[in-house]
Amino acid sequence: MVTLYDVAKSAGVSPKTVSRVMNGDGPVGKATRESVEAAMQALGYVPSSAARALRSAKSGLIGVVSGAISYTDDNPLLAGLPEIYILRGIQDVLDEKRLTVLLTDTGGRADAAPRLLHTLAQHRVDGTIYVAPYHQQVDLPPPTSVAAPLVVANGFADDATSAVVPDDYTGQRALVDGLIARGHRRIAYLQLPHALLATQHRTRAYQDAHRAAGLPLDPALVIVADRIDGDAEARTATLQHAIEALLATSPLPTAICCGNDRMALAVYGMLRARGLRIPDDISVAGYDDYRLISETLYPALTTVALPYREIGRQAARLLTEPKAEPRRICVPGPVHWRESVATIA
Amino acid sequence: MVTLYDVAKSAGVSPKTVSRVMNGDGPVGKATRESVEAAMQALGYVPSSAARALRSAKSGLIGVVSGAISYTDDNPLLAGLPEIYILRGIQDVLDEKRLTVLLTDTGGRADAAPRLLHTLAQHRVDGTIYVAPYHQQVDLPPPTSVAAPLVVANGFADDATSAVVPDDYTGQRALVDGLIARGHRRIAYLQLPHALLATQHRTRAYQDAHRAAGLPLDPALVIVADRIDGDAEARTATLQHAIEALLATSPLPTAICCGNDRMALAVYGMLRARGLRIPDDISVAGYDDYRLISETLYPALTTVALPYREIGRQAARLLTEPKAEPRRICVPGPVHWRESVATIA
DNA sequence: TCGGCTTATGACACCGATGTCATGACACCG
DNA sequence: CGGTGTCATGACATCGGTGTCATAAGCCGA
Repeated sequence: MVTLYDVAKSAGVSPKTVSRVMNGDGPVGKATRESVEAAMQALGYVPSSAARALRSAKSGLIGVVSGAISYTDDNPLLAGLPEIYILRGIQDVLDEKRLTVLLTDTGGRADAAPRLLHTLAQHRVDGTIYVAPYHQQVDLPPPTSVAAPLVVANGFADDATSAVVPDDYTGQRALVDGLIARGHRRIAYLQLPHALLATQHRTRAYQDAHRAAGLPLDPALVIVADRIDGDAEARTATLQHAIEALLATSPLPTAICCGNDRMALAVYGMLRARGLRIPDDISVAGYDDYRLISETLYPALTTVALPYREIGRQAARLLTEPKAEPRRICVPGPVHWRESVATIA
Repeated sequence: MVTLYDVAKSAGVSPKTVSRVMNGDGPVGKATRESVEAAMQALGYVPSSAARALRSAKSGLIGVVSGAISYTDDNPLLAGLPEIYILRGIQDVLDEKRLTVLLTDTGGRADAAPRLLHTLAQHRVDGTIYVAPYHQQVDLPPPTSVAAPLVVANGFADDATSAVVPDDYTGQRALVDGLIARGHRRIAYLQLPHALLATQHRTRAYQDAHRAAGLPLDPALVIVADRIDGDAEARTATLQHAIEALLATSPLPTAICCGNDRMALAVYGMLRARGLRIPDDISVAGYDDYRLISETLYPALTTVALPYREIGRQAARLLTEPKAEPRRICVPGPVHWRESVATIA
């Protein structure tokens, strides 16, 4: 490997001068600079960040702990994509700051985190972003000797740890407000399991929207329609029952809010199997703006975007532009109104 | 930061002995080992991989160059998930070998690759995996001074570079063979754009399957039904035309193979809008086994799995268990037969 | 009993950068 | 003309580990 010493020798200067050329600290004569740059070019010199990190205690690495990649396989409730977008957002910011992502994966087991943080510590990351698979409170291992700052994305830990989470309340509220504004009065809500924080926030938003509009809340219209455990078949059955219960109410709801786009996709099929047209007979909305589904479905699906990329960006900024005190940021996502929702005259 | 010297002092031994305890080279007395381990524990010592890398020229890092994360947004033809699964496969193997992924992203622009490889070189990665967004030939920058071995996953470069690609031919062939075995005689094929290598391989497989069964090839049944450029609307229109053309043939096809699951999803909607039942009136198959779609669709979609995770594994193995000569590995994926395909009596 | 071998350990240089301090050459100012 | 900055550059120590070699103790067989 070509080292800085080789460059120095080739350019006929001292190693320190080469260092100055690279880092721009200290003054360097024009002629010297040019000969050094020529030598670097000619030799194909690539500086060693290991050596640099050793001396300067800055690795230029940001550790990311994620379960995304694993969850895609194992936990069908989670699409896996969220963390991908979050990762993209992180990279957006880190690219500008010339930092590189050191990626570690929990393999779906949260108890792998201590090991991963230890690995990151070995590499002396300048900071760590812990990406939660979905909006939740996460248990972090005690901040042992790992002094590097830590931010949680898509979840939160404790008051001492900065975090960035999606604003589930605002998203669902905007959706239901919009449905009401479009003339809907009986709006069903097929919830994800209550265990999810997102469900709690969104349910509150659903209720508040009704109250704000002076509409009654019919408990028959709010049904849990998915489950965390169980295979695809069991989950389909759960949804099936929910739809049947819904279609047994009277008068029928004019709109159905689904816990996510995946559920909306299944709902399309089930409603059609019963001869209902979307949106003529009944409107359908999702959540996530999982574009692969929302844009491809016919008619295209109205849904609330989850601002994952922005969550990643915010998390990276929080980490690299350290403020005095820990912060918690709530990022709202817009509603994408598409053809699956009709306006009632 | 606690260093190895602190541990040595605390345990009353020389630094080298601490090193030996950690790495297991050279003999260490039982009592000595225990006191060193106790000291490491007590002080919360975390070795510096920078220092280690500097001395031993092994960083314990594997660089990954990917466009996945970006493509998810920009190129709607690609789901973005492929690289996620590939990444997961890579991690499967690297975890065992105690290697860590240094992740860099092209941001969707292939010309970013040289810069990324330079970054990886700075970190002295022990090897690099270049993940192509879809099965294609990629242009790699000249292997300058970056001597670390390189493997391409989900694509290939030149004969001097090891690569792992999906076996598109075998997958499509198994699907069409299976359809024929189930009594289908008029099988339509809605292709992805011809520019994709996958399309070329799969088309050949479609044709070979017909020839092998002694079935005629009707050109009216093979239609390009997607496009690389254009927005969601334009792509829907392209598909719409293809479906119309298909339904104008006589006799009607009894099965439709779609270029991917996303297309199949749209096809479901279009066929139903025309009053056709799946699979009673017509069978539908996809490609990718994008489970979010294939398992959620009603009826569940028959599709060919793309073995992304295995591709990642193979690539990582190729990289970390270096063979003498470069290799190209072709990984087949199984057909998942689900309810969207009927057997014709 | 002594040479030779193994085991356990330490001294020291070195990997490739950068921080600190020193030095020589000018330019400027009074 | 001497004092004092600024500019350009180099010498040298240092970051935290590991490779090499030396050394001392213990054990064995001849």
